[in-house]
Amino acid sequence: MAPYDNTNPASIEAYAKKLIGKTFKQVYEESLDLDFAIKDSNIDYSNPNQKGNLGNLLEECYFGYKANGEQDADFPEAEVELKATCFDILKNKKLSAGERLVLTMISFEEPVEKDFYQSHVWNKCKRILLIYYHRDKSLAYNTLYKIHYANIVSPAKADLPIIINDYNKIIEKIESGRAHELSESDTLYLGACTKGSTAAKSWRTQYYNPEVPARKRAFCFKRQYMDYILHTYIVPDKTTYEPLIKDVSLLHEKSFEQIIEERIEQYYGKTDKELCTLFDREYNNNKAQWTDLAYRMLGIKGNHAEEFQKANIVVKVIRLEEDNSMNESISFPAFKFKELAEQEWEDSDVFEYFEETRFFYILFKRDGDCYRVHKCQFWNMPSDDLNGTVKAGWEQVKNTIIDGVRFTIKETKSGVIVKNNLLGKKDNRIIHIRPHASKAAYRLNSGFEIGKVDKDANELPNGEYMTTQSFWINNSYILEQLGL
DNA sequence: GCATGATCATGC
DNA sequence: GCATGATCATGC
Repeated sequence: MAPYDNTNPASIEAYAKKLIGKTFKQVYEESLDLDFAIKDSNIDYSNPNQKGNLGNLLEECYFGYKANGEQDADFPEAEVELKATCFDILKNKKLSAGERLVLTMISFEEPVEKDFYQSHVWNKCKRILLIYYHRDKSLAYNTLYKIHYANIVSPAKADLPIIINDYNKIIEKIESGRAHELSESDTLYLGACTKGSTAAKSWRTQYYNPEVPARKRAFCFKRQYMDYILHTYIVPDKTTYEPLIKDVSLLHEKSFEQIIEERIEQYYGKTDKELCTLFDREYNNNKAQWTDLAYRMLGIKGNHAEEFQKANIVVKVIRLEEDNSMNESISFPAFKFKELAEQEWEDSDVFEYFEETRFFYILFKRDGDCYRVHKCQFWNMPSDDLNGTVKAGWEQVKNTIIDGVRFTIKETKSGVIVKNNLLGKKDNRIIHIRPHASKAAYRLNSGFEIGKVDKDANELPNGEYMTTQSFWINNSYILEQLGL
């Protein structure tokens, strides 16, 4: 018998805490002398590069029960689920949750469970024994990762209405035969993440729509939600989270998104100058001003809205002209040519960004020399667009980079301009490529060189250097999506 | 007027 | 100093 009471959460947690300071390799080696450890496993725990098996290793070698894929909790009598998960240490020394927490597979092949509290998800998340290890990528083997924390956590009462709403949103999509259109960015804390490759074996038949297969997915807590758990319950620190909704009972009447949209609606028609007076803020043309006003309308002083951070919601402020046009497209983080050339669509930065990020657009519209609050909308990219048009554009960029970007150098009055054949705005309905650096910089095989290539450029597969670029969302697409 | 290349500004 | 968001400027 293992030395803990598997019917008692406190006993399980106390035993788990004895893992702190050990590496997975140590746990395995010590288990060789333990009579209760599982010896006849079909997994070889002596292999130093355990991929998804670090959790199984703890279950079998340390807790002494057979790892299984059942949708019941791991310690059914104590209603505790064991999850091994990782954190990274960022350059600024802060901890960061390494991955989303996968709770349980979503079954598309049978009727949905409508009551959250009767669902497998609730079984798997009501009491989670979180075993946090440091994913130190400088180590040669995964089994050398060290365990730092072991805590039982439950979703906070304040988070449950949002999690339940997320659950309902996901099962409603499945029930209406649209499981193939699910995206992790559809919801706030509880997500439907992809699971497995895009290969045929990772697709499932839909009970509610047998004609259209859907990619395998699992319920998960989003990475950003895990970040909140890490910084709040596991290693409390000074990370700032300002709640938007202080009175949780509001969430029993309306959804989070309704409440937030109504907050902005109160200000529709107000000018930026009026808002500055209202919020006692100096009016200037500082471009951060409108974003700042957006947060003030939402009721917080800084820009660390708790629910937005936990749900990975990005606030975007757009200023429209009087004819509802929008002068600029929106840029996204810069990328490295050689990295993109080696990625596949499913694990590309672009795919992950739009699959996981939800947006909250706040629109101001020009009226003479000021802007009035005009509209607001939550949005995430529809999966058809992401896996159709955006994927095609991304593939085109990848191919151009691999084939070799073609450059045309033009002398103009104001200096030299270097043109290229990467994806332009006319080439794709949704995205295009533009430079993203402080200065232009090139070093081409033709001998042409300009600017600081180590600072403002990065290398192409053929050894040439080109000004660092990023993806942009076409303004025309944004206007279309916002119904303007 | 728009598309595209170039650059600025700010916060950490 | 860099990452990121935002905007400028010119030629077609």
